[in-house]
Formats: sequence, C-alpha cells, structure tokens
Amino acid sequence: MSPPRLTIGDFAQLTQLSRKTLRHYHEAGLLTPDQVDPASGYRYYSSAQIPTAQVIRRFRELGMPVPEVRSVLLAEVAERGELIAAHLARLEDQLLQTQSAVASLRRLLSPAPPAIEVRLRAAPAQVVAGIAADIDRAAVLAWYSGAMAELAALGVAEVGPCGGLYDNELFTDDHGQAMVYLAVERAPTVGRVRPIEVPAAELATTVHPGPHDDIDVTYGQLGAWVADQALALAGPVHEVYLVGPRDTPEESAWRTEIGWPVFRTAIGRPDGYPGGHD
Amino acid sequence: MSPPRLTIGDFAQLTQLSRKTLRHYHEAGLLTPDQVDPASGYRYYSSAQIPTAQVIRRFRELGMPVPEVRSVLLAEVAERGELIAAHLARLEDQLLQTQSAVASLRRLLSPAPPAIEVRLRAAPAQVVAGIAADIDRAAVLAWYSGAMAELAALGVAEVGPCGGLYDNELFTDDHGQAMVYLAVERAPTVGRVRPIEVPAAELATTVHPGPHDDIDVTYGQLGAWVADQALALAGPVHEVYLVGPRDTPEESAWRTEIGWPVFRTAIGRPDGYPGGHD
DNA sequence: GTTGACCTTCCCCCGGGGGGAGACTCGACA
DNA sequence: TGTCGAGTCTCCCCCCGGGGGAAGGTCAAC
Repeated sequence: MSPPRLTIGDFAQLTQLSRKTLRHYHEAGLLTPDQVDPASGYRYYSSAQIPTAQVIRRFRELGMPVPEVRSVLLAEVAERGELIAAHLARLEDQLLQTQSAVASLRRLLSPAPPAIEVRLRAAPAQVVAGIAADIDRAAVLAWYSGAMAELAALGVAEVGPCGGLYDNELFTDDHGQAMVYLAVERAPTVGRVRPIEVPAAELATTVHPGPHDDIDVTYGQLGAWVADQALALAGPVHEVYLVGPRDTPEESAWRTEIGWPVFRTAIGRPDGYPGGHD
Repeated sequence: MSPPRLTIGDFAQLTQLSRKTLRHYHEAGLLTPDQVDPASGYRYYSSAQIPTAQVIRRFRELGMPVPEVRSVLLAEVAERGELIAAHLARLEDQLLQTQSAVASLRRLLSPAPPAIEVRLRAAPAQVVAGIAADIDRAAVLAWYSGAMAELAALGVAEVGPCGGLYDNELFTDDHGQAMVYLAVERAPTVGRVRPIEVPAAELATTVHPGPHDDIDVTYGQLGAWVADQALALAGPVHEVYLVGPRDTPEESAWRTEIGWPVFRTAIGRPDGYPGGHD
C-alpha cells in the first residue's frame, strides 16, 4: 500500500504553512510536491515531506532568504553547517545593531542632550601604515577588527594614536573606501599593510566619549555644527582612537576623535531665501 | 543670519539616510523638509532636523514600521513611552521566536530523530471550566498565560490535568478559536470563565517531553503518523498539560499530551494514483 | 448526478525602499 | 552672461515574501 497523498490544504494544516506559501515554495523550487497531477494541476504532498517543510518554516522564521534556504536544503551535511553558521553570524550582527539602536535612542531621546565641543584644526599630511579596502557598510565592524588585528601584529613602534578614514559614500551608498592605520616612523609593506598618505586637511573635530553605540549622535551634532558654520564637507571622515579597545576593555573610558574635513564658503547660502529673512 | 539650507544630498550625508529614503519619508509625512522650493521642487533641510532624522533611522533599524515611527514622533512625551514599550515587547517576542526556531532546528537536523509513540484513544465528552477566545496566532502565548492565570485564580478543586483546544484555522489562517481549561467538578461562570463542553473525540495522542520550543516537530511526527494511517483530521487539536509550568519550573520535566481528533477512511486514497503503483 | 468543499491560475496589493531614465536647476568659473 | 558638470526633480519598474480575492476546474461523498 502506498502512503496516502496529502492535498495542499491537508499539508498546510500539518506543517502550519499557508497554501499560498506552499504554492510559492513550489514555484521557487524550495519544496516540490511529491506528485503533481498533470491534468488538473493538483499538488499532492507526502507525509515524508513534513519534516522538510518544518525545517523550511523555521529557517524562514530566522529570516533566512528563500534562495538561501534552498541551498541549505540542497547542500551536503558538511557544508550545511557553514551556511547555517553564516546565517547565525548575520543574526548576531542584527542583535548588535539592535543594541546600538537602543543605546543611540536613549541618548537622542534623553531630555538634556549635552552640547559638544568642536575644535577646528589643521591636520598635516602624514604617511602611515594602513590597510585600505572597498567594503560594504554592514561589513565595517568585522573588517575593522580584522584589519586592526593585522596592524597590531606588525609589532612596529607607534608614534601616535591609531585611526581610520571613512568615505562618505560608505554611508550614502552603503559601500565605499575605508582605511585604518597606525601612526609609525617608517611604514612597511606586509600582507595587506601599505604605506598610505593621509592628506592634509582642515578638520572640524570633536571627541566622542564611551562606546560607539551612540557615536552617530555625536556625528550628527558635529554635522549640525559644521552646517551652521556654513562650512562644506570635503572628503572622508577621520576617526582617531585616542583611547580604544587596544588600550582598555573599559568601554566607558574610550575616547574617539571625529574629524570632518571642511572648507569654507560652500554649503548652502547663509541668507536670502525668499521669505526666509528671520 | 538664517542658518544655511541643506540640500537633500548634504542632509543624506549628515544623517546616513539615502536620498531615496529621505524622499520617501517626505512623501510619507515622516520628515518634511524645512523648506521646499515651490518652483523647482528642491527640498531643503535644516541642521535642526538632524536629530529627528537620526531618531527615525534608529527606530527603523529596530524594525518599527514607518507609520508607527510617525506616531511616536507626533506623540507627546508621555504616550511616547508606551509606544516604544509596545515595540520593545514585539522585539522580545521576536527574540523568543528566534530561540524556538533554533531549538526546533536543532532537533529537526539532529542525526537521529527519535520515533514517537502514538496511542489512539477515545476521549469522552466533559464539561470544564474554560476561557475561550478568537485570537491571532502571534498572540497565543500572551493570551495563554493570561487565561491560565485567571483560571488558577479561581481556586477551584481540580479533578484532572488542565489543557487546551486550538482550532486548525489558528495555524492555517493565522487566527482562530482557542480555549484553555481546568478539569473541575462544577464549572463556574466568573470573569471570562465559562462552563464549556469538550466534545467526545477519537484522538491520536502522543506525549511531547520538555519545553514547547520544538513542539512543532512532535506535531509534525504525529501528523505524519495520522496521515500514514489514512486518517483524517477532524477538529481542534487537544493539548493536555500533564506536567507544565504550574507543576514545576524545570522545563525539561514538562510533559504535554497532544491529541488530534481523527476519523477513519477519509484523507487521501491509499492507492490507485496513475503510475504510482509501487 | 448533485453538491459543496477544495483546488487551480491570474492579477493586484502591501512595505520600504533601489535603479535608472529623462528633464530640470544650481552655483562656480570664465 | 554663458557654460558646464554635479546635483535634483519626477516617474516607472523592480525586489522579497507572500495575502486577498475572482473566475473557473475537480474531487469525493451522498
């Protein structure tokens, strides 16, 4: 006796997936019915497909995209682990992002947003030992820690704090050029490390204390200051890690200098908009 | 001197939102530019809007829908807390769901899925003290604990384990009828509690041990067994909490009987599909 | 044979934007 | 004052992962 065939409705009941979703998965090649009547087009599932459907449902609940679920199902057991691990890493990233968002909101919605102190200073050009790459915004954190580890492994004597340069495109287009560096006497060429010239710039700088969860708020304050001074942004933002994870695990002790290259007489017009003469 | 006007590109750079997104938020009434040139249609933002844009960005990163972000921004500080708390509760739900999905996947992908023992038994009709409601699938957990608490507060002598009935529509249509009950001598009418008759049924039952994270796997195994016996599902699923949170906080000690009402000679056809004579 | 529940395809809709076309505007520089 | 390139405008179609519902075909029970 062959096992009974389940109609899409029965199968939906057993797997807690909707009929619509099952049809969608059929179309997407994710879960093909055991049999399809060529005359009527009726889909028939087998009870052996229930576990598969459940696996799919659960991966989807974890936010795994449909094509990726398919490759997990098609993959051998060996690679399967990697795919799942990769997705779990993404979930962890999301969690970190959630934590940052909460910290940032706490500061943004707090009744008294403390004012920042901005200093305008001319930064001279310097040649540093840096690692540069074209990366996606989402990958910045992972890339940063990898690059910093490689720099630290150089074992070169440092003559100043380390820092980074981040293109504005990284934020507006979701990917762009990034660079982290150590200030050293003579920059070597080892692995990804190259001697890189940080060009001279007029920087509007402020110092962000503490962990970077809410650094965007400080960025915003600095940006508002720059805009209010009728200055224009001109180039990648500079970060200098005055006190960072390399110095202390105590996050509240961190101090990060943010420097935005600016030039005068460009952004907006200080006056003259019709009717805006207040 | 009036503050400079920021073009959409400048503002995008300062707030790390894309131009597309800013236009979208304008259209959605979420963030209206400080000025809009009626002739050219150009949008001009002010530096004072930077914090607002950041708040929006962060709420969006937390997955808050755009209309809800708008109401948070429009709300007075007093109600704002409630809206945010409600959203944080949703985030917590998501987290629980993620945990369940991981537990369920662990069991589904484990090499040796232990077989279940199914027992077919006739359950007699009984009148119980129950709380019934038409609810959404997502709300089941919250509703369950509330209803159970109300039942426990009755202080009535129980003559058997408590349980619940859950309509299949709850799973296929995402909302439906649910009921939880205590087995008592005489069912009172207090608050939401009513005397309810649980109708007699032929049940295919099995016992799920441990917490409910992976109970869907047991459901699937039971469903596969029922389908393979050429039985049809007939009515809401019965859950009996033989050992549950009311008995012990030790989740691994929980025992939940799942009973699916079945009737014979209905689902599928045991044989005869053209070409399927294996 | 009838009937009602079930199935099929098809099309449009949602949120939250992204990509790109084609046209217009801005401001800097000559 | 003209020019030119970068920036902006609107408009339309696209993505995912389905949901809602219409119009019509099928299944099996009685």
